[in-house]
Amino acid sequence: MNTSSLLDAEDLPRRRPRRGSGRVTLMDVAQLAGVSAQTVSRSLNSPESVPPATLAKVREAIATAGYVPDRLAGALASGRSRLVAALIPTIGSPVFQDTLQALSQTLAQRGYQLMLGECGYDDADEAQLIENLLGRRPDGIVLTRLVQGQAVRDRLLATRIPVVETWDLTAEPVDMLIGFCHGDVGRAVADFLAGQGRRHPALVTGDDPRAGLRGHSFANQLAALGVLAKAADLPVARAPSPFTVGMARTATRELLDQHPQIDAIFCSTDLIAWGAITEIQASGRRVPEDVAVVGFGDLNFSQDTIPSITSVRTHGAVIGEQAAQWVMDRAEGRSAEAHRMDVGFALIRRGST
Amino acid sequence: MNTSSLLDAEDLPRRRPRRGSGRVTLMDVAQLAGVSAQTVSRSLNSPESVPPATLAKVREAIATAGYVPDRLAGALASGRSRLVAALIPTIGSPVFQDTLQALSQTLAQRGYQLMLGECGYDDADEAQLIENLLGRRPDGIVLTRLVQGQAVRDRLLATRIPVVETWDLTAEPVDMLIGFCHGDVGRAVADFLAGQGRRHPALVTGDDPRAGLRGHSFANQLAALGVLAKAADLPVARAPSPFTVGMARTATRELLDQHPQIDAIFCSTDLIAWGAITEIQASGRRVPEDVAVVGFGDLNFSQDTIPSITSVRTHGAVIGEQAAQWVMDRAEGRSAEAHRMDVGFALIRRGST
DNA sequence: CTGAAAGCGCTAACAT
DNA sequence: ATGTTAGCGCTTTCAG
Repeated sequence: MNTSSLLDAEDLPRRRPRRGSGRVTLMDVAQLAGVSAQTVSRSLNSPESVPPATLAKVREAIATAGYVPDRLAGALASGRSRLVAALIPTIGSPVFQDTLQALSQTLAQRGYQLMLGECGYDDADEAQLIENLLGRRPDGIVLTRLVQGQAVRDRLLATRIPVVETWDLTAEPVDMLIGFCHGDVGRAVADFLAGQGRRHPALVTGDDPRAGLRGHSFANQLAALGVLAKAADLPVARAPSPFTVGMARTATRELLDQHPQIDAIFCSTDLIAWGAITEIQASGRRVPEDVAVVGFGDLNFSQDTIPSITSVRTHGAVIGEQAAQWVMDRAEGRSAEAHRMDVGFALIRRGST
Repeated sequence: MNTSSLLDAEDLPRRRPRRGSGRVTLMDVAQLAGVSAQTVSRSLNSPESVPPATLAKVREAIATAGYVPDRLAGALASGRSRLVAALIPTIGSPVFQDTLQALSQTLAQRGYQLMLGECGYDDADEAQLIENLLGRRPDGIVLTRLVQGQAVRDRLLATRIPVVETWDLTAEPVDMLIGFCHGDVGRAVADFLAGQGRRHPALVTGDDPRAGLRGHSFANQLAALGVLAKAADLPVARAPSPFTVGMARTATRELLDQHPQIDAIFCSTDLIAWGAITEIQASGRRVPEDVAVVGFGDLNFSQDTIPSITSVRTHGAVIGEQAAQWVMDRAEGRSAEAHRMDVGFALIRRGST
């Protein structure tokens, strides 16, 4: 015992073994294949730089060992996690589904993985969630909204992580931006309904910020067109998002009771529009003859209802795909550009108007 | 200069500087606070083991330095990533939204992060996706389906990662299991419609495996009850998931044309049920007088349509929350139990029957 | 209660 | 074309 302690002091700087994780590592594969760890790494990450014979050996070793590369370790060493964080107000919202799906698929194609965070429309939650996500060292962050707080802005800028704000436009994006102008949407719908000869429009809307923007410009434009004496005269039913069809029905009923002369309703989503149509019909009125209805989002059922729903089509899938592309291009140093894109929208005329 | 090179040769074994990531690290905070890295780490991970005075110093240093802990490095060192992978057939499917949301929220409460993977209903994709996700070293995997291939099964078992299969039941789960019996659903709906005196039932269904199970047992039970001579006599319209309302309308129209005597339709989701109702009405028939309709999923609009939709209510949120809980309990060594739970379902009778 | 050392599994930078 | 070495930023282990 004593002699060994002497040896320890001189030769072996006392080992502190840690519980070996027991997993198959790069080294195991390297030994099995009779090459160095580096060669295995290269075979995985840049196979073109390894001769076919070596590649074959390595691949065989990987298969027999059942090796699964540890991307956590890889990320730490390389500084690239191939993780992209997406923040979404509500996972359930059908409005963002196309974006989410396009995002996930575009990322997956190049080996990136999506981390999903639900942030609601609360700014405090947003800050907290972003803080958590940043710790995960994502290669990029996609927000389905604009960044709210200045503190969060600064934080994001400081990290130099590619950020894409989506589903809106602003003059001062944190970094990249893809979306469309919600004010334009409100104005376009106002123009459209006024052009149809509607004189008593109303609004049924959720309380998220962008729906607010659309509603606001809708009212202003109606006033500008002379349909309303002033914007504040617009009858409005507002309820917390996410709106259910039942809530939409209730809101519409109250609106119709209080303002029986209403002849047009702009709804902040097609789900609400559907509830409104249901309720208008239940009240003995006809759509579109007595009351016209315009929705938002052009959800996949909107062309199949009776009557079909006139709606504002957005380009959610384009947003998701483009955001993913930009983030990956940046992460891979392929572009340093601060992209900005207005994907616009389209008013799809259908039976409800 | 020369002297320093001498020193280099003897004392400092030539440095190979790597681009310092430039980020604020634990060490920076430690120096700022005048403590060791260890103490900072402890302040973060087990604050109760650090005296309040030290804690205060450290916290101040963290704030002034703008430190964000690198959870990638932490995960590598500790062997716990606090990442949970979820596999979902289609992100857009409203049926899984409650589960996804509950999962995300329950995980977030304890600092875990959700990684989302969309796997479709294709087994090859599943294998590939799971392989990718495993490389991320998640602390758990939640599948909104049963594991299909034996190879994937073995792979999952070998990793010893907690796995929860959901939305179904099986006698041989990989690990944990929470869901309900889709066969029971089909039988319950068959019993119900037969009990209502319906003699000419039909099925409109998506092509995912679980919808298949429900439809299969629906047909068998109808045969057992004597409503059908044999199960194969059931008129069926089948289309690839995800079904749109428009597809449901088309499918229903064809079914009604070919089998005008149909007096009940079981639909594999409420979205399809809605399309079916729309089309039945468009054909001049009444719901439920002429044709009864039963849906599945009890989506949030189902009670608000006219007529409201009789549907099978599932407990998606319970599934998501429980799965998250089990995974985290396992990851934290709080339980080694191989949980199994049947959450059942409820047939909600409404206007469409 | 605090600190020093040793790695977690991998890749980048330098060698050959 | 392949190997060697030194970290990435953190946590664990052990020593005081």
